[in-house]
Amino acid sequence: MSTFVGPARVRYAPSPTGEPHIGNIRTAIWSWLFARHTGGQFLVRIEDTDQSREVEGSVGRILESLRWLGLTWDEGPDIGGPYAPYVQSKRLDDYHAAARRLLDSDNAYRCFCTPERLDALRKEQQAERRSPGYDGLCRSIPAAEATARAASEKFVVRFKVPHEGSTTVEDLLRGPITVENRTLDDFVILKSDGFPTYHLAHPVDDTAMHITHVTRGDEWLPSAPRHALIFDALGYPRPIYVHNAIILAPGGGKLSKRHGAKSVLEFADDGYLPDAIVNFLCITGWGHGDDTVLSREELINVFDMADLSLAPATFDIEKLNWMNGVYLRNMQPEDLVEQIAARLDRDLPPEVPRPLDRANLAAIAPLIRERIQLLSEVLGFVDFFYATDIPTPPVEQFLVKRWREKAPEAAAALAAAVEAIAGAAWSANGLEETLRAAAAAAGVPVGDLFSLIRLAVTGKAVTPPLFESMEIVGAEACLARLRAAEAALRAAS
RNA sequence: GCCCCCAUCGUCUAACGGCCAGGACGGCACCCUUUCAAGGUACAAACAGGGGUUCGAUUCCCCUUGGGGGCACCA
Repeated sequence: MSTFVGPARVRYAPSPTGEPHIGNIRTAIWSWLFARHTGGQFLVRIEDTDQSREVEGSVGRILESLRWLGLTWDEGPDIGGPYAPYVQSKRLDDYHAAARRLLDSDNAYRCFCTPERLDALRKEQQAERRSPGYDGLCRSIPAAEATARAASEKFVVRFKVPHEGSTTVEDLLRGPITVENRTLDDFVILKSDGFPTYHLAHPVDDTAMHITHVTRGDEWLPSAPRHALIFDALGYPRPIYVHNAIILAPGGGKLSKRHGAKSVLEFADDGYLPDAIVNFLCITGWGHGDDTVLSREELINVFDMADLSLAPATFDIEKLNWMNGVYLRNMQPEDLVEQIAARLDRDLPPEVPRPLDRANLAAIAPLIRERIQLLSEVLGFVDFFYATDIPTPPVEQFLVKRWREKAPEAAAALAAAVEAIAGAAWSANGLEETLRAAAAAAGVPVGDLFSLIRLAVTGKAVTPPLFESMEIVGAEACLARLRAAEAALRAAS
């Protein structure tokens, strides 16, 4: 439904203050899809104009997150591009030049107010229940005097917001947003340390990099008019703004660590698939008819920035989990084996010899693929395949339902099972056939017999299909475990 | 306090004035079944409230309520 037809240039511009979290990265996903949809470019730019907040290693983690998700970028801090550098701390000259122009055109002025004064001012305003904001004290300092003082005093540069009139910003999703200029104060554009604030860096860089669509969280909406004012004062054409709603925590309120505001890389650790994350995040806050499961290619085809939802969406972890399961089930068998292998390689205890046997995993994978939603659940389903010794579970675990208080009968049932399968051909089909017959002969419902066997062989009540599992475990181990269980039950009689 | 944004099932959404408001997750019931899943079928579940505009409003406008966000030498 978009009217935009040309190639879009969009950017993901994170601050290196940590790892991208799930809400933040959704904007990147949408931007990336939009770039690919329009045949344009997706770039990464690091916004490190606040040295004090910088976190060591963030840039690496940010790029790693994008890489893991498969969000390829065409220009960025690591690969450069026609408008390099893509790191704001390396573009200070550009910001200074812009500030200079704004100063010269009387759209900005130097402010010598100390942090102490600003602090006191704010407290006073709050006490009097007035809107906080700079009072414009330095606005009236004559230019010549300001220039002179600048040689020896610390100062910031503030934008001179017109006292009259209003400013209207066009948002792709909501149309015109108008704000009265008197509600805006003279905001800082250049800090005393010589670094720009976001308000200046954004117009300068997005213009220099020819960004067509500025995508960002809607917490920026209230300050969008400030940016428009700067674009205009600098004579820059304004970009198309796309302010998107944020993701909420399940109970409402901001998404926090408690509710899954985990970093992208943590989701990777938890066993989520990049495709599932991309698909899920894309459809939270956006929808496409009756479809929910959409491949990357389909998303690129049908995604349009103009269709984003305006209302904040709640993070639905249940749906994400379900979707991850869908992707696991739809995966090519050999790919699934590799995923499982990689997972077990790190989750299985060190005693298990590496590399893991791929043929063995190829037999196991189909048994668990319908049973897992997350790769992290794999271990719990397959660990018994790798254990050399499975201790017999406590007899109480056997003596449930039909077998409650019936240890001798349970022991007898196991004995009959052992007798039936010992020495027989060891295949899943053969085992099933034989054991069904054994259950019938003993007058025991198959389910009741099978659960005894399951517990004895795997040590668990919930497992992959029993006979296939027994085939993989092997005759020797199975028979030994069955006999051990039988003995334990007899001892308990 | 001032300013901005938003509002369809519990959750994510479809609908772009006009069929019984559709789909997905989750829920419930049944089927399948050696456990657990997966799969199949059925059911319950929403237009926040009040005014307008219109032949007709979920859809357009206003108000109320509710939710979110902003008002730094942070982004």
